[in-house]
Amino acid sequence: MTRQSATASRELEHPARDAVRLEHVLHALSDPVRLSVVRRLADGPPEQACSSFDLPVSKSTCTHHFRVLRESGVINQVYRGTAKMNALRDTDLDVLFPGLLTAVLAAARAQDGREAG
Amino acid sequence: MTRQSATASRELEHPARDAVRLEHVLHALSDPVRLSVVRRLADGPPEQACSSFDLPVSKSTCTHHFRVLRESGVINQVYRGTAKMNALRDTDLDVLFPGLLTAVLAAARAQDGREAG
DNA sequence: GTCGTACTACGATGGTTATCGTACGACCAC
DNA sequence: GTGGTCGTACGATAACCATCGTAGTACGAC
Repeated sequence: MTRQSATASRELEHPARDAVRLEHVLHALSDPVRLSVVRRLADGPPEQACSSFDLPVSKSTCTHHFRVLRESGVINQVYRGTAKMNALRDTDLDVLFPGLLTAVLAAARAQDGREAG
Repeated sequence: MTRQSATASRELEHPARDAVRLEHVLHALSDPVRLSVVRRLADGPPEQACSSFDLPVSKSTCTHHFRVLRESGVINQVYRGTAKMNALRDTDLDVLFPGLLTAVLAAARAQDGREAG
C-alpha cells in the first residue's frame, strides 16, 4: 500500500540555498511578527517550537507567518513529534548574503534600544 | 498674502531620522523595482532625477515607488525645476542601522553575479 | 502668452496578504 | 482505545499593494 510513516509524509518543502531570493528574504523580514520570530531564533536556542513563541496572533496566522519564513528561505522547519521545530538558516543566508542577517538583527536591536530610551 | 514661491510650496514630507522604522525600510527594499532604484543611487551620482531611471513601469507607478522610498526614509527628494532629484539617505541609514544598507547592496550584487553566472 | 517636459493626483482594478474561526489530523501519554 | 497538545487546511474577509490610464499642475524655454 506504499504506506510510509506519518512523520515522513509530513516533510516540508524548503527552497534550495541557491533558490533563495533577496527580495523574498527582505519581504519576510519586513513584518514585525516575523522579525520578532527571527530575533528570538537568533538570540535563543537554535531550534524552537512554534508554540514557544507566544505571538500576538491566532494559531492560523502563526502558521501563515512561519510558512512565509520557510518559503523565503529564512528558516528551516522539521517535525519533531507533535511539535514543529524552527531553526534559522543562518549559514545558508550568510553564504548567500554575507553580513545581511547580522546587520538586520543589529538594526532591530538598535531600534529597540532607541525606543526603550 | 503669504505667497511663497511655487517651488517652496512643493516641499516634500520626509520622516525625521529618528522616525525611520526598520520594518518600513525592509519593506521598501523588498520590491525589485525599488531595490533597483536604490542600487542605481548607490552606484551612480548622488542625485538623480526620477526620469533618469527608465523603469519598466508606467509613470504613475514610478511616482508610487519613489514615494514609498521617500516615506520609508530611504531616499530624499527635492524639486529642482521641473525635475525631482533623488538621493540616498545613506548617512541617516548608517547612523540608525549601521551596515544594513551596505549589506543589502552587497547582497543584491552577489545575487546578480550568481544569476549571470 | 504657447509648448513641451516632468511629475502628481485621482480613480480603478486585480492580486497578494494578514487576519480570523472552525474543523481536522498527527502525535504522545495514558 | 481516550484525551490533550500542537499544528494544518479550508474558507472568509478586510486591508494592502502594484499597476495602470487620464487629467492636471509646475516649471523652463521660447
